[in-house]
Amino acid sequence: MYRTHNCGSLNIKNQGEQVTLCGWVQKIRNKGFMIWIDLRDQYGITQIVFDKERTSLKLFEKVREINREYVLKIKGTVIKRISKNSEIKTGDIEILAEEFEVLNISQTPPFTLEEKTDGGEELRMKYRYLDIRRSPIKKNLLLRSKVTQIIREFLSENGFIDIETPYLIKSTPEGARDFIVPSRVNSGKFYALPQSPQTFKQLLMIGGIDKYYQIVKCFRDEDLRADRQPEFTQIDCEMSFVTQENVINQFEKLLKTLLFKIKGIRIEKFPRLTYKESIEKYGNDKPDLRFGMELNNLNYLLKGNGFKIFDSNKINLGIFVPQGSSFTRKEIDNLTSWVKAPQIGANGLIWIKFNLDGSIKSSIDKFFNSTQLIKIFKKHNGKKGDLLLIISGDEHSSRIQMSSLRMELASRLKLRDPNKFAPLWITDFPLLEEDKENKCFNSVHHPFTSPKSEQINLLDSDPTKITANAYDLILNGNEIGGGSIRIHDSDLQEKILKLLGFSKKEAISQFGFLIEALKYGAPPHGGIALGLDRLVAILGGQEIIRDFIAFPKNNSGKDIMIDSPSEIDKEQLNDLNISID
RNA sequence: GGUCUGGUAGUUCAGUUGGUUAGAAUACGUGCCUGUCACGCACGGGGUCGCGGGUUCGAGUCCCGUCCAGACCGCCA
Repeated sequence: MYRTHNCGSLNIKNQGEQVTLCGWVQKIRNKGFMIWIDLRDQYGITQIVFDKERTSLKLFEKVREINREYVLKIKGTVIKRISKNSEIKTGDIEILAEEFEVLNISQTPPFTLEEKTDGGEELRMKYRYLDIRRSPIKKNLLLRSKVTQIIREFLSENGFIDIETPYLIKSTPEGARDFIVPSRVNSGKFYALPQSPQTFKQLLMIGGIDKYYQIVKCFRDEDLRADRQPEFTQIDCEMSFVTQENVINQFEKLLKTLLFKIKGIRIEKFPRLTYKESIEKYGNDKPDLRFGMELNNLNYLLKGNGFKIFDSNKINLGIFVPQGSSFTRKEIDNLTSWVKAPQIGANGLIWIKFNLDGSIKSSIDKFFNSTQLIKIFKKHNGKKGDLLLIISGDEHSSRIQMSSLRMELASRLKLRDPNKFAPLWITDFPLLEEDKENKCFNSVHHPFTSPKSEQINLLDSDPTKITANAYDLILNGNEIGGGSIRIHDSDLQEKILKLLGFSKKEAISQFGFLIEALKYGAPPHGGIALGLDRLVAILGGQEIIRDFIAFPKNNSGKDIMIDSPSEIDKEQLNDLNISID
């Protein structure tokens, strides 16, 4: 047996016991007369002590050979510390070493393996196995394990069956780009890795499975972001004989359970907004409800006063920034250039300060007197000390710009509190949006989403007016899940595919298996998929998902540790009958 | 495909208007240190200033190209 205890388990109750510990040398503090080693494993850190009086000279000399990250097996006695360390759970005791063995030596690591490392992101990715030794990354992986365990327990208790679906499937032109896998046996043909197990889980429902779930890798060959990886994990679920309300209630319960078991937070009922309400109030379909600053259409107060910008633009949107009147001119100028940057693209930013002394100062003082301006604050419950920021322009882009500004302000004002959790549902998404380029429509959710039954007649007259039985689950301004009630009628599915621009032939070749399956008594069904990486990151108080994945890809989709993707040799290419120019 | 920011010691960074031998902290090595836990003190080694080209008497610094990294836009049914 290697060890009797781990490095996080000993305390004052073990005083006097002889123990053997194994672990990595985190730090050596050599004081001449005394040497301390912080020995680390997954469970914690225990201090080992060697001293000239109590330790044999031979052993004391041998310690000098040890360096950082050496792997040791140490035998000794648990003793009470003279100077305690309240920061760690083993801080009341230490091990007086009697003998030790070097199980393995280590090169000096390229960055410090402590809570706060000196290593940059790129270096940490190259030596990810060292980074995982650090407690922040280790904690994230433990959190992820705990989250999936709770989810499995919950779904299992609620009758969901875990079923695996294939990874080698068929490429479809819809949606994200596929990762392609060439088939050697079927020369010139290709598999695709699934963007989601969508059609398979529907086929399981047709197969008579009542409730399915799978914690499953999905693959999308698109550009990356801080919250987007080319391979990511979904909690994929589907249920038969359910309404939208059934699915929402079931998964609201799941998130409530998670928030309670992980964070100790109880949330009564998640708010709901329709897609339209969300766009109007927040400018996007994934609002962060941890703070206010809603968008206000101020047309009714601003138009008709002879100020050209307000009069000529379609919409004048304002947000009230609490305590914003303390912003300096420089800070406001900075915000103005921020919204004017090409990626936001606003024409400008109009500001009105309602100072604490009741006075008004604004960038439009020449055109509006203070009585008019105070009236705007009064009408919208604005208080002394608030700042009103206005973006003027066309309706669509102004709302998007304002939503970016709202989030930027919240970040600057530190209103995006990582210890707060604000979930909500967005419902009533449009089913289709117009694709002017290809003279057809695109699915807002996906092609298998059902329209509201009372609106089916609009399919022939005005398809973009149709609302879908689709819903998104939002947490702290991030989309962490989305789902819908699916189409279970074969004719309706064919009709939708036609609207999406598929010819009859294309529809059959791409989705013929589904259209046919729907003809054999498909039950009404629906489901949801939650993004595990994002969910865990948010529960961990962050929005960058990389540190919640053991071995993530970098910004360009590369794994710099194993150097992938990489070239393959000619023989392999020949086998696959592939040539590269 | 695009925008922005960055690339200088093992690491994290500073480096003024283009001007002497490119610095700090930390890590590493050696020695000292009677309770350390971000230990302390002294000394020491350590540089292709991402790469290529250009301007100049002279480039880490200016210009052009290129590569890499990060954030974002497009994209992500």
